[in-house]
Amino acid sequence: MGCALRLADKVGPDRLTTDMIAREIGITQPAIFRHFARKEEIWNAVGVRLGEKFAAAWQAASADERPPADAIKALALAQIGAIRSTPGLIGVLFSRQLHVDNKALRSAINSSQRAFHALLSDAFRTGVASGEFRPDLEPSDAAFLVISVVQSLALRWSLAGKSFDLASEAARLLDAQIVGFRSQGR
Amino acid sequence: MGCALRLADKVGPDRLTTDMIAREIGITQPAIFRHFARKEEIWNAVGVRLGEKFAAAWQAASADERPPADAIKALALAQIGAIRSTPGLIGVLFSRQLHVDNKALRSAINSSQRAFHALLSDAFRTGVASGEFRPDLEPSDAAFLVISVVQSLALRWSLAGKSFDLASEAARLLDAQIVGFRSQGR
DNA sequence: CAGATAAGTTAGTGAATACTAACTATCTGA
DNA sequence: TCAGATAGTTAGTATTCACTAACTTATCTG
Repeated sequence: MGCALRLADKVGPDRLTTDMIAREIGITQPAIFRHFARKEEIWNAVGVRLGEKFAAAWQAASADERPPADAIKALALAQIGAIRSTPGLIGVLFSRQLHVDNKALRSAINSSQRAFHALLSDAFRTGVASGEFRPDLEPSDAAFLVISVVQSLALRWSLAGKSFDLASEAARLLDAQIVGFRSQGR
Repeated sequence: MGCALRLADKVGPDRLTTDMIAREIGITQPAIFRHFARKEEIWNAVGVRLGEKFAAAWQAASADERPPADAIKALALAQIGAIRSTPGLIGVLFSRQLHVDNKALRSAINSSQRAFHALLSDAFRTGVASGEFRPDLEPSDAAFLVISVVQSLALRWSLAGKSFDLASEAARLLDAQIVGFRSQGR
């Protein structure tokens, strides 16, 4: 439900009421419950949608073959792009809905995150094997470092009222990050 | 109010009610409002407390002179230590309270974060000047990368139910991060 | 010791908000 | 044509929660 996410972006996921959603789509509030038995299920649906959207973004980013460093940057930038084009996502990522209330939503986001980590890890593994990256680099740790950049930048962007250009900032930070992974002398 | 933070850790900052706080400290709920005119002001007080606590941790970590890389790691680990010993903090950091509702809390946390970033940036600047770090390293960007590691790891730790050892995981990731900053051949 | 102040009590209010009940209109397929 | 499903309506409820009113009690102060 793009609508729920759009509203969540404004008021925060935990303050999103069924009344707001109903008003937005032009029906009365109880009509919501003709489509979702509980409010929780709206969030479940959102979780599924998000998982699909992000998976599609990664797939598009890893379509063609590239050297690992480029593939990693492309993946991270794809994630950034998906974040930017999904207002409300960041709020959901840090919401109580996700962290405490809604187990289904949590597991949806969790598995999505793990898939992303796995993709990055794989790229790092091949990069280490090919000698492009430092031999002592732990692929899993390196993947976490890249995810860290994406996550923290997205958070900072959100807190800053989305006032700076997320994509260019991400590109610069990722370059600074990835260059440190390369084997010396390359 | 350590009490508010402790409870916020359990139920989430946005669901923390004045009734819970009152029950916890053994008074009736309206008695809360003898001490704070509005609930919001409880969070303001928490913000001030947090700022002091973190500032103290950084000061302790930067007490003695060290090579920049060590100073940076010490600062980051001090931050990690402060996070670990402040249950509920992570919830607050990602709460709607902070992000939308409470301007005073937001500015308190914000200025604390900026102070941390400034400390790290300074260390990176001297490290670049001394040749310990790559000459092309942007001190501000590098500081953000370190903050990213701390932030994301803390979040992951919180989502994982605080089930792994935060300090040792942080040390390993920070090492992997910082080694990438060093000048080649060092 | 009087009076003020601080800190508590009980009782209650108004606003939100998820969700239900009961009813209605429209579409679809046998 | 008509039975049933689908999707809406209005009206209302139970609960939660920040906050207030009015009163009491203990502590401090001049």
